[in-house]
Amino acid sequence: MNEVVRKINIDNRTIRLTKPDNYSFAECNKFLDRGYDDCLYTLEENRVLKPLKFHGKKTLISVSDDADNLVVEVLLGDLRRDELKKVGRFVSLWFDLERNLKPFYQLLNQDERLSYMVERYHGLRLMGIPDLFEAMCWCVIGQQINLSFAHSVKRQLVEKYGSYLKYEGQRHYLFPKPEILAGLSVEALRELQFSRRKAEYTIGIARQFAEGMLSKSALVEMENTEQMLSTLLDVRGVGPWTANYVLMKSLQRPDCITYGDTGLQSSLSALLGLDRKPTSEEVESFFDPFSGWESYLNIYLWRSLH
DNA sequence: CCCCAGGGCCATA
DNA sequence: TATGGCCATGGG
Repeated sequence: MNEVVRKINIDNRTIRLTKPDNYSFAECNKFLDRGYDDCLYTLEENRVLKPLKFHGKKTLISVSDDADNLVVEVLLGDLRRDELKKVGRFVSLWFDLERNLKPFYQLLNQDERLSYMVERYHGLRLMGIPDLFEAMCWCVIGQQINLSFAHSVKRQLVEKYGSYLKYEGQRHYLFPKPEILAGLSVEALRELQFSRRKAEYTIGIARQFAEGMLSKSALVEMENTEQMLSTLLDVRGVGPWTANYVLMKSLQRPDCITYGDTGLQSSLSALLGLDRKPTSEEVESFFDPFSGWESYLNIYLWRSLH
């Protein structure tokens, strides 16, 4: 699926990615603009700014759209043509442009409890976190705490240990490198309101990345989601929720369910008319008709919460 | 002051 | 194998 790179049109510092069918820039941006203080991108009127790094070279991009394209502009950094292609590839992953949603919408239409989603959330895609290390740290931070506090902890971490680019007087932060976090003490992270456990998990994960024990490229090589899950579950601090979340958001795996997720559970309780959390069997059977589209059902159920 | 947030580890039986 | 306590803190 991700082998195919979208048709892109590179013109100096501008990259145009043709919009796929069933795509809505506004719906995707609504996800980015849920009212949380995210430090890794900046929303403006009609565009999103994000800093990126490609083997040591930093750049700042803006993403907006016109009638037919996502329009990516390079605001900072001199990039060669092949590097511009990588920028296009990043945005394509970030907005999940390569996926054909038609089969998913056909499945939604077959369930009268869900068919309303096809129109109401039309064109919403799985907004990714392409950096696996960042995705895993974000999961650890977010475990069992409310999202606004999680964002506050992430910001403290990023502002203290990340790097940044300056553009029009504003700082645009990049997530800290594994090598930096790998060398920290538990106490250093506790100062940033990490719990002791989460500090240990984060440092442990950073060490595995720094030493090459864990990498996105190694996971991508694997045959199926099952193998990737079992690799991730061996990491301390990674349980079923984190492993599935990461595979969905960072590797674009289509068949993941964030078991244990409170948002997922409450949306299913409402749909099934329960006054309690659904059991894991009830979750399984609900997802059963959506084989190969579990990740998308998962994010559309999240979307239905607000 | 209570409960619970986009969980997971660890001690106990 | 299963169950319950614990963690950090802010918001409802």
